[in-house]
Amino acid sequence: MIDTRFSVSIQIMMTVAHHKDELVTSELLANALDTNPTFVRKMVSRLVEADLLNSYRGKGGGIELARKPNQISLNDIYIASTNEKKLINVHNKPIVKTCEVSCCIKSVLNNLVDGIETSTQSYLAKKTLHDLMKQV
Amino acid sequence: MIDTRFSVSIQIMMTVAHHKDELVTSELLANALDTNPTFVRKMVSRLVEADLLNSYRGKGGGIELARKPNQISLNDIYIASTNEKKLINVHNKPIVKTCEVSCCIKSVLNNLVDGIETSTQSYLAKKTLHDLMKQV
DNA sequence: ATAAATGTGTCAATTATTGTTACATTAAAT
DNA sequence: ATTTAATGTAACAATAATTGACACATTTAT
Repeated sequence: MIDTRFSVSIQIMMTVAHHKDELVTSELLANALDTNPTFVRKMVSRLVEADLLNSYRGKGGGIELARKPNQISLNDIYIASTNEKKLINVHNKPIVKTCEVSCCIKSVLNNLVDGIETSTQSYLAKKTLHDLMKQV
Repeated sequence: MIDTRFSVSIQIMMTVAHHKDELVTSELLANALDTNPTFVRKMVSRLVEADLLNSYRGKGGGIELARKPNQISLNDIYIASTNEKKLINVHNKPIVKTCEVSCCIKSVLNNLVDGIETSTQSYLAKKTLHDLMKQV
């Protein structure tokens, strides 16, 4: 099953941003995303923890942006939503000691994965939620 | 289940490169990768189709590089191994017509995904199999 | 108290990847 | 020609990560 958490998080952030100056509920977000409130809240709780959203419990509660859209980079959202998961996965096969390539493959792949992450994150860091909202 | 095809393809290419001037069998590769020959052959057949490997059937057959290591970029391997799959997946939720964000989210996400792909591919295009072999 | 919201744990459902088996095809060697 | 040893591939099973669903605790305004 493919991972769409970054996409879902982007849409959550954009929808909250679109409802400027009001609190939105996880039920509203779940309707807009054709999913269920529990899943939304799990995503939202990561974004809250990353200080991108504020959430308020109890009657009249809901969710709002924690910062202005131009102060929220897409890399902030990426980091919060994927939680350590990398774009490219290094396999976890055991090392075959008789194979010189197998013996060094982990470090080769880890270097490569780190490079891709750094490259992508610097790309995402240049774009903000505000940039995306201009497309609405 | 996580996708490790790019990592596996890198290791296949490196292992074939390491056995310079000889043909390697899918069984040898399967041992080095702690997997089975059929899975290896599925990966190899994509790399053959992309003109990165040559394969020879029949007794005495096997696999060799189709080009010199410095003529094979990591982007070539990436393109061949992932086959249209993107680093970031756009979700496939239905559009909710009453939500302005939902109505434009697909184009916003597709733009973003394209940007990430382009950025990453240009990063990978600068590195070659030869660069990786220096780390063995 | 009640109502309405988030927070979270658990388990089921879905689905993409990986593994397995079987067999067709090919080509060298005897 | 037959045998042997290799790739190619189709079909199906097993595994595991993501998503969905449900229950219930917690919080807060009315």
